[in-house]
Amino acid sequence: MSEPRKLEVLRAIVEDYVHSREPVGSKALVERHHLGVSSATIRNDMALLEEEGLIAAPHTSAGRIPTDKGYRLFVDRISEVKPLSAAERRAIHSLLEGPDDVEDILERTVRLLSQLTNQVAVVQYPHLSRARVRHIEFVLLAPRQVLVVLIADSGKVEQGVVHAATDATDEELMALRARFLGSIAGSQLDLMPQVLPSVVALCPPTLRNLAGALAHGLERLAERSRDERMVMAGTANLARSNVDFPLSIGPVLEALEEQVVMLRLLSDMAEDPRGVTVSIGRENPYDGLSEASVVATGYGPGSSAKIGILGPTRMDYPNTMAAVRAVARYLSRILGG
Amino acid sequence: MSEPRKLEVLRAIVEDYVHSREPVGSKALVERHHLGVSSATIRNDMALLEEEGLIAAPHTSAGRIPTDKGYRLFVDRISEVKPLSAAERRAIHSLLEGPDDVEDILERTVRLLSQLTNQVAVVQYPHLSRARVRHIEFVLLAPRQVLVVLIADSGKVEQGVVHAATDATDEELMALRARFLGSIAGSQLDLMPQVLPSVVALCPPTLRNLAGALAHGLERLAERSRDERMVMAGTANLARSNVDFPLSIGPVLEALEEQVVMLRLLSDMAEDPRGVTVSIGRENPYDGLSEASVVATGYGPGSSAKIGILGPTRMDYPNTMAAVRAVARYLSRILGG
DNA sequence: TGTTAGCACTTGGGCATGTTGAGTGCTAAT
DNA sequence: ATTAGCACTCAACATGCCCAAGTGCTAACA
Repeated sequence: MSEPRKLEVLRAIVEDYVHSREPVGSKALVERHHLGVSSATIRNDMALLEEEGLIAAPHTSAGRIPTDKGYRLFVDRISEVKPLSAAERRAIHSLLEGPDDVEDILERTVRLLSQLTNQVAVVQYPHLSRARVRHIEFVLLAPRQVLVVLIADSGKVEQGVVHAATDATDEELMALRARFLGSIAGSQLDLMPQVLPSVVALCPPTLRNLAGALAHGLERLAERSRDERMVMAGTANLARSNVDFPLSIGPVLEALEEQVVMLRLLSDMAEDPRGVTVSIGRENPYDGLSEASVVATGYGPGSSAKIGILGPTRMDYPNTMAAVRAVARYLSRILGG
Repeated sequence: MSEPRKLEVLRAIVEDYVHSREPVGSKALVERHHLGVSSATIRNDMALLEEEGLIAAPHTSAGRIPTDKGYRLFVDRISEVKPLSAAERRAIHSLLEGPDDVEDILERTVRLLSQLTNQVAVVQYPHLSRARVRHIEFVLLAPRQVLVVLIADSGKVEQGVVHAATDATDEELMALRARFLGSIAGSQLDLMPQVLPSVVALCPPTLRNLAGALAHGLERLAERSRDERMVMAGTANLARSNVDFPLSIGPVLEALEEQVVMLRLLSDMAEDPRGVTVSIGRENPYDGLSEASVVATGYGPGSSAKIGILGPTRMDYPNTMAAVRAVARYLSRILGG
């Protein structure tokens, strides 16, 4: 038996199954794809593929379905990332034009990606650990409530409320703001924990308490901006593409709502030399996603932040991978410039 | 025939159907609810209720199901908003404790409400038109890119990027910031369009251009914070509560993603004297929600912003309404104080 | 007049049974 | 190594049957 043909058969099965949603049998296979052999031969090949765990039959007398392992092989060795259609390229161009602030861009991007792939799209906020402090602002909301705002030179703004143990005045806050700003302006966000304590220590005793609270607030903000967040779009696609029930969407919606889960998932995906990483079905660390695949890639400086999509294992990998890669590139270009 | 009993029958039908998900028949009804009459009598009443369009039979020989109109009557005249259970009260207390900034609070609130009701919860950002300018900040991101930050005394922080026609320097920005701040600090957000032009007019000609761009950015931010946004949680409940398919969740997810739709929906809901407003099935202006109900109420100053839930028409209205009302009250209290 | 008992009637759901067709695995021939 | 042929399996579909739940109606009743 010929090894290359076996792979060809696998590819055919995957491709057919992906857009028919039905188990594909030997006969249908020889008809649609002009492999130069008879269905009996295909049957033999399929038996082997099944032995290797690449495909499986839902029941005795049905066609075969690719297994997770089968998709994996398909993605790794068979499929070629297709170039995007002209229409798709145009869509990317026009939709990502007119950049605004980071949030806007990410929101549009993720919407675009979800439309392009008909899946749920997810994008992680860019990492900002290397960003530097640009400004800070203390705003008195109530006598013991202070709004702390941290502006990074990356354009990211973080805010949070700090509760003081004693009443604070505007003047005190002004003074403290000047002190803090003098010491930390321009320093990296992830160095804050090292720098802040010394500032507090130098404060006059009467202010020490308040300063401590504020410093703590600033640390939290710095951490939060290093700490990750995400935007998503296209959840309705989950319901659409699964008119039947191959993917029970409940657990997937849960995973998406538990942003922490998704963020870990994205972060943990190793960078793939081919540009996009794919995690298929049970390969996913999260149980609820055992029938789903994630296609993701990095973007931006150092490809540190991730963008990707989430969909049923039965998806059009080549096109999806192409879309993810293309969108990530455009995004990198826009943010980078 | 007795009018009050007819209503009692409707109530019984609604209550039974809501938690059994199955059409309820005359016999089952007399068994579970000790109405003092026989099933035959109930049958007569049911025939009348059906004539009035309050209930309907899915097929000849099945029990009856409440119609939208039936739910409406139930909500308006029959049901009493049940008090929350002690456990629920405790949950509200503990989860909404430790207030942070507005975003945090809203996020926790909406999560809480979705858990309490097992539905999708939605909350609109509070209206801030009456808020005043506390601080502004211009940050140079690139020679022609300026990050504009607007901090309101309500604790809301808005940010956006402005593109300048010519290169700007830090010094220029500092100067402009001082000018702007001098004129608009303390003035209401919705007065910005009136105030800003005069500031620009007073700028030296060399800065006029840049000032114009910044003023425009500030206006946009002020508008955006008046302009509405929302947070939601619990989309996974859609899949859960509809294990079968009474509610096709696709269109609902779409509606939720089109935030504009949801926001209009919420805004358009008239304030109800009883505290919560309910919009049932086809009463909803949006087609995708023809099998869903919205239970919402206002919160915060003037009850101007809305909070509510979205679920299948077949939902436990009394409890849901109670939860929405209770959460809205707590939220008002927290934000108000 | 409102209530009730009784009864004929309708109908979806469950079940057993039969049939069909797609698909497989195996064997023997090429 | 490939192929034709064939026996076999099994989900999906159809058919027929019965049952239970539920209805509407009528006639008797308080």
